[in-house]
Amino acid sequence: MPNVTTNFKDRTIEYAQLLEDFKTLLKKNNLKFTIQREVILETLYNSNEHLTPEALHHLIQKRYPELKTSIATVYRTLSLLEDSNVVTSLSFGAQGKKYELGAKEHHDHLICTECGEITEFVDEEIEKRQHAITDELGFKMLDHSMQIYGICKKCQEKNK
Amino acid sequence: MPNVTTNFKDRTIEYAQLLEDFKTLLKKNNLKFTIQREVILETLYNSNEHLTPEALHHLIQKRYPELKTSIATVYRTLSLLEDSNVVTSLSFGAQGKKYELGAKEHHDHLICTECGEITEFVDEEIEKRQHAITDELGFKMLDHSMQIYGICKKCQEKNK
DNA sequence: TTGATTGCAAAACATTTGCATAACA
DNA sequence: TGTTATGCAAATGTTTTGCAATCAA
Repeated sequence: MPNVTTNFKDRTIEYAQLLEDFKTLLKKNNLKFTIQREVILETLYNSNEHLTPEALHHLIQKRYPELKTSIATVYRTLSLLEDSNVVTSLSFGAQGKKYELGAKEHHDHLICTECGEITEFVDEEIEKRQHAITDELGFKMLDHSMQIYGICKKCQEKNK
Repeated sequence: MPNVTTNFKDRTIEYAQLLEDFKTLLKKNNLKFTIQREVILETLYNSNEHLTPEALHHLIQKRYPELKTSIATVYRTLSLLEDSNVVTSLSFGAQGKKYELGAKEHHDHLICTECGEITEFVDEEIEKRQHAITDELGFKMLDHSMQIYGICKKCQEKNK
């Protein structure tokens, strides 16, 4: 089977654009543009990772020690961003959620259970099958997520 | 595209067999067979649903009012069963996990965000693609899960 | 009898919320 | 100036843990 449809993705959107969109979004909803909100968006953008609210909060405290940003504000802003589809979250059971910028195209996740690294990919064939399945059942698909768990190449080599 | 590979699954394993396996498992690990552990396994088996620990606890209290089973024991037993691959869990973010018997064959999930109903399915084409993707990356797949979120047929009709 | 298991209550986390103060528009 | 947002601390909800009592082997 030739691999013609699987892509391992890179981010493409620029920060200036993202910030612009965010400001527009806030204005449209009569919300205010605050330094905390900007810092949260910016930190999320510059960390190419999936972050827990707590990890994000720590990062912000390290990067902007003079700014007192509370964990409550991080949670509130993440909810706001998620409701607006600016970020999406991945669930990991009782250990909570991890957030990532959702401005990228839709993608699924490969998760290494050893080092925690997350690789993103999109496979068109899988996307097509998902639509076929929901169509058949009369199910109105709103979203979907797929995770593949295992050991990444690096960790396999480390273990030898 | 003809649908030749998608199956909506039913359970096939028998309880007697499951119980037998569970007892063997306990013995092998020097663990004891208790009435609480049996009741948890049995309730999980007889409820064809994905249950939260709390829901499972409630069900048990209703079905066995004379037996005092604590929520702590439910959590402890679910961990034990999950570690032993007797049950698997589905994560729903901060709302915690739902557990189901994992003795059934592997399957994915269709989740209605309106009524919470979960439908299981397996699609061979998707399974094949998953293997193709991990093979290409040298990633050793241990497990995978896929969830499709949306509105089920019933809820769509209810909303009209 | 001995060691594992249980129930209970307290502890540990993650997340949310009320409220007075501070900051945007 | 008038809201909205923030930080703080308290509240909530879920899961885990310590410990004395109980139970299985």
